[in-house]
Amino acid sequence: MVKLIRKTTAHMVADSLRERIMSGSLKEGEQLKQEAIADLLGVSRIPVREALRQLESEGLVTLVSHKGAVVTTLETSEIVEMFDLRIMLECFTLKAAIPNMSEADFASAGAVLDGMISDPQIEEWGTRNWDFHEILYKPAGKPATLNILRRIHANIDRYIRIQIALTHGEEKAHREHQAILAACAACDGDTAARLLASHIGDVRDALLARHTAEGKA
Amino acid sequence: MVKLIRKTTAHMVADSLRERIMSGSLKEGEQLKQEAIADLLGVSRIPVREALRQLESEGLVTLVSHKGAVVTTLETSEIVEMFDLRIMLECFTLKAAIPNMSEADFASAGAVLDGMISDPQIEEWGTRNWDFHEILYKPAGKPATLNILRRIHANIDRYIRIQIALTHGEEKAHREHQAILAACAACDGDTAARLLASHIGDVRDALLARHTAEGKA
DNA sequence: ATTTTCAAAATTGGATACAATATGCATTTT
DNA sequence: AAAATGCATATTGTATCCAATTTTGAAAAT
Repeated sequence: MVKLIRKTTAHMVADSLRERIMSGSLKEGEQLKQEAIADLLGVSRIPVREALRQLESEGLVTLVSHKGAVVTTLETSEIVEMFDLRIMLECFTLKAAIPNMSEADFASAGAVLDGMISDPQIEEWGTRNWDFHEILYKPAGKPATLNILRRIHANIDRYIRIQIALTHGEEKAHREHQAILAACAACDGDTAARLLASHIGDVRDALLARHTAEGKA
Repeated sequence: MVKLIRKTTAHMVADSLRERIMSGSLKEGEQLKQEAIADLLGVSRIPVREALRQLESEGLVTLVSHKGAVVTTLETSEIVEMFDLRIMLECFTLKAAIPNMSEADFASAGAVLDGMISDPQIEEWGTRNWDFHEILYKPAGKPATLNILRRIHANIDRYIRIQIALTHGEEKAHREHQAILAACAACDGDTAARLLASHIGDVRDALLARHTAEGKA
């Protein structure tokens, strides 16, 4: 028997908005009017409001009573902070995962990498990038940590995409992904963690340099 | 002019439910019926639903479509995982905070400790315990990290309270708090972090031992 | 020209009403 | 008796309606 998951309208609205915020289709600071969203998706405002509240908890939108919702704007320092959290948590999680990795994990991670290089769409790139990372962390058996990482990623993915797109960083990222995967396959946790740290840290540094040059907060 | 914050009903409902979940007044696995909550608080179901969605994002309740909400039950392994996350993140944050601490921080941290010992109510103890910790982390200037820590704490606070109550751990915790504060005042980050790690780790170990003895998952 | 005032419009917040789904129990069927 | 069916009830999900608040813009005052 197939257990079919009955998605609620509020869920679909949340997914739709989240996808558009993470992809950058909805830009930071942009106002989210309940009725406009409701009309656009053909639903009433009730599920929209529930979705907005959920997205607020996820950090993607900022709600102010009686004023409305806007796409959250992160300061550069907060983005950097989240990159640093990623380095700490993902290196730790990766090390814990490596001893539990199976051939199936290597295979699916490799398949995601192949898909990223063969189908170079920047919209897909963001989600696939995270898919790759998550495949490597799942064997650690740390669901709470993975939840936190997902949330962090949801908040900074749009900034990563911009950075990768501006610097054409796909090739560099791809080489680093392959190196990380190779180290995992070789059961070399220290190397994998070191590579991962610079993989994340390099994007952070480039983004920080650009924001500083642009005079952002 | 005082900028008075207009709290929305949904906010109040969320605060009320969160407080009752964290304090243990609502126990894990307990069903949360929208109408019952709405009647109890004298509001309609709409703000209750929004509050439940927010609490779901915070991890405190679990929603299933068309079935309803229950207070989230954490497995022991997840609780342990969150304690380990706390050790990693709080030690890191404390070290970053110590160079920025002021006399005012030491004073308010000390005041919270005094309050905890002079007014030994276990309900108050939980929130004050976290107040103390948060005062020490705030000077680090890491709001995203602090948000994550708040969320983790919201999830495991009820288990900490039970553990402290069962083992009469208030005195031990108090001594450890004082030692941590002293190390902070001495600008000794390594010692402070070491003390903090065992302060958190000891509760984790005791809780794990008890759960293992009780045959919990 | 600039600022202030104030009323109309737009928007959000909340309550009621209705629809969809799940649950429990009695009845039927084998 | 056990399982299956179907109806009644309870509960959740969504839409519509009304109230409260904010925003806007035009008129008035300085």
